[in-house]
Amino acid sequence: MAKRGDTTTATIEDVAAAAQVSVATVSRAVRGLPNVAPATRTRVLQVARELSYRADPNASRLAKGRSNAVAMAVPVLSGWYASQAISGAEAVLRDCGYDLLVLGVTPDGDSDEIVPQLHGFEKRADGLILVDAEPADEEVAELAASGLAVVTIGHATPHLQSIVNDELAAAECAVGHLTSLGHRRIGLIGTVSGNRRTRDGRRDGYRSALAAAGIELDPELEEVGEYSIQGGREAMIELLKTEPRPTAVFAVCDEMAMAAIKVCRENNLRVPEDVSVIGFDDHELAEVMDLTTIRQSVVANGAWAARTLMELMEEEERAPSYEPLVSATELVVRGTTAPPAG
Amino acid sequence: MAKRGDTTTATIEDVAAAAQVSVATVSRAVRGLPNVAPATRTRVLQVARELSYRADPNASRLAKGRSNAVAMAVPVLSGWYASQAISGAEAVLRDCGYDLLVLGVTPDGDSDEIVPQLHGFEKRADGLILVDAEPADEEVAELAASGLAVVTIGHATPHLQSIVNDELAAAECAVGHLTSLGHRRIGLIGTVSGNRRTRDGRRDGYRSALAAAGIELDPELEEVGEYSIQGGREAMIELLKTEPRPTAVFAVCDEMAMAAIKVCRENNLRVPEDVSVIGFDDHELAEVMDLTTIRQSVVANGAWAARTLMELMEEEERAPSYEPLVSATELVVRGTTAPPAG
DNA sequence: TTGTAGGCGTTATCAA
DNA sequence: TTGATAACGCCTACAA
Repeated sequence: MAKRGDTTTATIEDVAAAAQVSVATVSRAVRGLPNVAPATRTRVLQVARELSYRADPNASRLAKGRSNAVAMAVPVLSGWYASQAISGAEAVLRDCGYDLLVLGVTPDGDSDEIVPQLHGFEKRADGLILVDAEPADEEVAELAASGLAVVTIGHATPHLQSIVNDELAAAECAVGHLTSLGHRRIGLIGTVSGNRRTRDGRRDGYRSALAAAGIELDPELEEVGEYSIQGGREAMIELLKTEPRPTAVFAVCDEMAMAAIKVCRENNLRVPEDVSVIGFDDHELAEVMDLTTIRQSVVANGAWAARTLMELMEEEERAPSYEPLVSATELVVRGTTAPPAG
Repeated sequence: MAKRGDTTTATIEDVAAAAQVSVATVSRAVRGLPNVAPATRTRVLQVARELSYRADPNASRLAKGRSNAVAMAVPVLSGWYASQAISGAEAVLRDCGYDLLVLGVTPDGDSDEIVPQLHGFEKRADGLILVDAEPADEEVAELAASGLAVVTIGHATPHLQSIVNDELAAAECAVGHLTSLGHRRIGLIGTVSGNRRTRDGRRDGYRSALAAAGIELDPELEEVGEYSIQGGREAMIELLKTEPRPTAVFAVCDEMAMAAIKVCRENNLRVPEDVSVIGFDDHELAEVMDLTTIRQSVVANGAWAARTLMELMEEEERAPSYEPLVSATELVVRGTTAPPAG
């Protein structure tokens, strides 16, 4: 029968009493602030260790008005993207003594407003990492007014510091790879439907790469689909109904690409002999499936977001607007792309 | 030039003043406590809404000594397992108004002690979810003494409430599937090396399934390997060196299984004609790769962990020890297993 | 039903 | 270099 709170943890007063100094001195000593005599400091530190004293974070937060925590708002927590971003951010935050709060946000319906779900977070965290969110201007303003430092990853957001890919160039690179192999009939898997606020860089890149190769756009070859395996599967099934069927497809994420490959095989189409497939992400299983893809390092981006956020939180003032940082992407050619047959 | 903290958020006193009641009444009203006149309550709530008042969580935590947050300690944040567990737990915690703190813990070296890295967390969270950790008895005691409610997922831990698979039965099922297909030479990918504290249920199940089929154990067929794609790759390469090579392999996680399939193909071995492969997890890409596997729902387990933890946090006393909860696993037969050739 | 006031553990401002 | 002491914002006996 173990009661709760068996152990009473030492408070700053206990330490002060034991070290025969005032609480103010203890506070200064343990936090490494200046203006405390070396002898005093060692004594206090010694006592603090003996009592295994640690400042109560809540009291501390209340007193200084900062929480030393950052929140990360993610639309889909169970996916690859989220796990990479979290992993990258967590490592640097932990290193710097910040707590990481993870929060699933569900863009509800068309409005996909996420900020309302963030209410009250300006007290729980000093900073916020928005993953793959597209807040409207009013939402950004609200966020800024809340005093939270905000960084976005995955989508450039005006007035917010962001890290993004050059989606356009990356997609051009992917589709350019296909056209340079000689493909002329190329499907796109995963373009987003109309009601999003931001541009769809990957689709734009797809289009411009086709244009650059002198290929006319066929709207039938652009399949909407959510970023998931199921989404990829459905999109590919639709694509195979077109006449003539595409000899290559560009999927906007690796999961979708893998699903597309599966659909091809189910239809007795060989990859890459009958259909070339290129993805986007460089998911660790892409190598296993020998999938040609565009590599992006979401872990690195998550880490960058955390670092940038911390800088932002240090600053007293904020610049009104920022240019998004563009992270590198890279074409990784593997076995799922080849020249078209015949 | 936007200054920090442009907006001063309303405090309980502001609400009290505006509603012409005392702070105590406001506190009761907004928290839905009894003993407040209906009229008063509506008025207070009204004012609170107008001022968009939210109790400062830090002040609140300090005052009542609870943080309404739970921490989740995870060894590898970037992996599939972590993302599933986080996703499951987060949803129920958010639903109940708890914050989720995510913490990467690195079992350092042989000792793999994680508790030291948890110091100070009894102040930040009321509860802790330990993912795939095997704390020593002293660590468990320390944890209990800290007053934290603790739940483990993935490994049964004495004195702690845990949710686990019946690893033995699940592995027996997997390997039994192979033996019933007629395989006699079956490799194991991913057994753990000797210095772990707990038993290796999947290896034990492998062995007992072999015994049940009257197959003698060949130590060469048990390949140590870390739970990763690279680990699976290396293990499979070793396995293919044995004479005669196995006609089937059981990989302890899907990523390893997928890597194994890749290695087979690189060696011109067909799956399942030449080598059958069965995994463990039912990763969403398992279906895409048509991988036979043992399904477990880590999302569900994460959710269970969160719910159980909350119950534990409500209780005033704790029972001294618990039986682990066994979650269901299920054989999912797909295309990577078949009777041996010849 | 409502209000008063002390306490939660730190931090920060002034004096000393 | 140190030490009182007032915030910080909320909760909760206890009183009214």
